[in-house]
Amino acid sequence: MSGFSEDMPFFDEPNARPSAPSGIAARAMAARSGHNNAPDYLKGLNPEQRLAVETTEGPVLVLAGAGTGKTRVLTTRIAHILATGRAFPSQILAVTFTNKAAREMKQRIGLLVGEAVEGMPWLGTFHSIGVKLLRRHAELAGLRSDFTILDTDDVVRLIKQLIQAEGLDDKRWPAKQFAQMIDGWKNKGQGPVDIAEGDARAFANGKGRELYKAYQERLKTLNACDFGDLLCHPIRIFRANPDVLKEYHKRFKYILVDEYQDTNTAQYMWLRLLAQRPQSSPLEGEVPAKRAEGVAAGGTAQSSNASSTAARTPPDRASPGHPPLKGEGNQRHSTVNICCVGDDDQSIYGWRGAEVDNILRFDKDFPGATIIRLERNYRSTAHILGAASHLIAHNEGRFGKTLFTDRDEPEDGKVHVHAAWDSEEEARAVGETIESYQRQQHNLNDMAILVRASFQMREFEDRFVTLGLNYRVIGGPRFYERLEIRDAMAFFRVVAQGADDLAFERIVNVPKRGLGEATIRQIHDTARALRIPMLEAAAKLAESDELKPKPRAALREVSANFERWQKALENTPHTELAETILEESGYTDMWKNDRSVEAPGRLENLKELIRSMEEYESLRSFLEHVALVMDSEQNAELDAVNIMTLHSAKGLEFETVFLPGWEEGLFPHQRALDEGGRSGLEEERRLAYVGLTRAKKNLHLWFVSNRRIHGLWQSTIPSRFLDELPEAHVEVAESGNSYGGYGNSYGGGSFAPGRGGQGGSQGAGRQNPYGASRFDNVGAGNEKSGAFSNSYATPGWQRAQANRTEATDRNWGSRSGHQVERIGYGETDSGYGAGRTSVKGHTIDGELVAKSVADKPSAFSVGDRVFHQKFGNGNISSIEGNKLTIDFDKAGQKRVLDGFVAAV
DNA sequence: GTGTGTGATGTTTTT
DNA sequence: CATCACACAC
Repeated sequence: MSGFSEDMPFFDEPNARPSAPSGIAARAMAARSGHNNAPDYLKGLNPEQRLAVETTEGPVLVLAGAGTGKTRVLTTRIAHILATGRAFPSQILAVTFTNKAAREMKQRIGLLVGEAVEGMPWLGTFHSIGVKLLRRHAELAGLRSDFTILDTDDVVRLIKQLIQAEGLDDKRWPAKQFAQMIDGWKNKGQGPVDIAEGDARAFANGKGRELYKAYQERLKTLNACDFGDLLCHPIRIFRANPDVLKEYHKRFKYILVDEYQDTNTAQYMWLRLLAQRPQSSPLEGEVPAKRAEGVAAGGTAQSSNASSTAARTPPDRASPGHPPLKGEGNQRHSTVNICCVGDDDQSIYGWRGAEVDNILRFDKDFPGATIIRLERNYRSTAHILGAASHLIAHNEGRFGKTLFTDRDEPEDGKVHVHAAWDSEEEARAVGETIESYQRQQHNLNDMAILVRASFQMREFEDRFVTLGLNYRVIGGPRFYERLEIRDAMAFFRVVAQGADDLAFERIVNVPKRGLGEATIRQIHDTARALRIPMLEAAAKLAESDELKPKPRAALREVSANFERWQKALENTPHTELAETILEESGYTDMWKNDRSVEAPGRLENLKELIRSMEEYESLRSFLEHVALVMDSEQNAELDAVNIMTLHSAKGLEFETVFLPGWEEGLFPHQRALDEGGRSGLEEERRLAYVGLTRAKKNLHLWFVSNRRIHGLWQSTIPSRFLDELPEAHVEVAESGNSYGGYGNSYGGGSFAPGRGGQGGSQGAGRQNPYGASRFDNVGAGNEKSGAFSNSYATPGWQRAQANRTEATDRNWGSRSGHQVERIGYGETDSGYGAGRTSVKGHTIDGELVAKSVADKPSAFSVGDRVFHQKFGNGNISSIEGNKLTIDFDKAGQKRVLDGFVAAV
């Protein structure tokens, strides 16, 4: 077994013959799995999973629903390929999106095949494999193999320089925006010559294309590339050098792709080049570009639906139709052994270039593909699955899977839907629920709050702080994005790669050495004029007398420092060198002398940085990994509630999940609707689906009737997604919301401002806040358990219904986009005098979306005495459109929308 | 260079 | 409203 790593160099030989592995493989198999015919690793797989593992030849698409054992299939499949001697470890290309996924996969393969996993140099993220390819063939892209990888921050700074150099106003043309445009282009695999004329014109007075070109040239002189290049350069290299591509065709016997629904066009092109062998596609070069056009046009839904029906595998049948190991013995390899695993229903990254279409038309791209569905869910209760499946069924462009489970435990609760008056109450109630779970011996670690937008987190954090409840926020600011880390890295980068001007510029004057803008400009100009890196230019300038004494001395010191460190690079352990650099540059001292509150933390982070360097064998390899690895570890030891966005929850699971903020405008998010139209809505729905399917046992959804958006209170209506949940699996829980003394109605009754007239004054009744206890909640819930329909009959809910009835899901097709004027609750709810906010519904591809718009002058005037349900009585002090500034007797001055107050 | 003031901005995030 | 980035003045 140990032989594997020793044999590695041999494995890595691209020319190793495919028929050779039998001996080693046999050894491997015997070593790890006993001697019977069905190896251990296949045991415990269900029939579909097993089919997905054993169908090694030809293109395979595994549609793996949430919680159906996707990773298990992927890893077992690799183990199977290795154990049966189909390929050497080094002949398998396995790509993931995140480092986390790659790590997990590696670890799990390791459990199955032992050290053979170490021989898998081509297991990694798209980007890390891209780097590897690019380092090998850098010269074909006009780079040296020691190129640096710039992160977004560097890129923006660089572009800013270019915009200024172009004589353009960098305010009118923000560098950040252009960086995003470039990113978008690269996601589509487009270089400066490929971009659409319109796109090129749209930026910088029509100079978009030139700017993009200039950017690429600048990167080349810097011997650097951005993230997008890690994909685009290899694509270009493959296209321009068939012999190179051929080498990889020979090498990669098996290709596996994780989360295929998240691939963007560039990644698709990249995969296609590698997977499509010449004989099967003579035109591969033009295929992707052509296709990219077709993709946008849509119209794939039907075709994929049709094909999916054809290829459909009933969950209870092991589909013997496809004899798995056809290719044994004959090593012709004209078929493409590519296996993509994904779930079209979990595609939630369209906004950053992912093309769901890639997965939807897999069988068009790879004719004769086997499509295997994994629908047996091992994660959630039947209620949760039922709710999720019903919701996602509202989407059109999808393969269509139905998750099922064998679990049928009667004690499993339904999915709970809760209403709250506002986000504060929402946080409070969630906190209470969490505490009650905690009393039932649930670990906080097993609970998660998944929000649509990160601003929602704060309210929960605040609440948990006052409760003294541990929580952890996942996906916050990343370690490597911190100022001090980036500074330190810049030092290291200049040492490792003297031509890294961006890094040099970042730290020439750190700590402050009196090298101001003027000096830096001069260095810059000298460097450009002589076509040398800035570091060299700085050394030259320091020796000339073109500078004033002070900057000259400073510069001399800087360049002497770097010269010394660069020399030390050869013979000093890298962690030691790193420490020396930070010491000698005065960087650590700088923070030691800083008495701001952050300083100690920053020093701590620097220590952590050095510590993490130990895992790498050299400064260079460290820098490379860090450029690609942006995720930071969280301490799992602490028992704490997890708070994160829905996006970052993908792939995770929790016993208990809370999903707050299910309101129109927030979820689905207004902007997704405005910018994405129907597909935007569908992506939001998939996000909802992801959220629901994270839960194993308990699932609580929340919506509030009032939310503060951009500083002012707005009324909200329940998310349409709530309507799309099946009643059979959902239970609307009435939460006690008597806190704060705004009314004795239950959540259901107070959905919206437009509730019964007398409720207003009564609501003001001072109910003792302490009078309410958790038991009230319980009581309320039970008492009103028949309240399911009750709740759905509340004004807010009915309004939501009414707004939607005529534009049902079926009507989407019409791209009419006509505007439907609809007067909101102001007019329809007669009971409430102040409902003057008009709600202007407008259609998005036929789907009605409620939107608050100030299109009517307020009916109030300054000085009016009014009542607000949250803040009580007050006088209007000023009016702007429908926004009122009110001096409340108790609450002080607030700005609220006029729909929220009633004349007294 | 540090500090204050102004103004724009206000989803989701990986690499 | 609240935050952050940037510009300007000391």
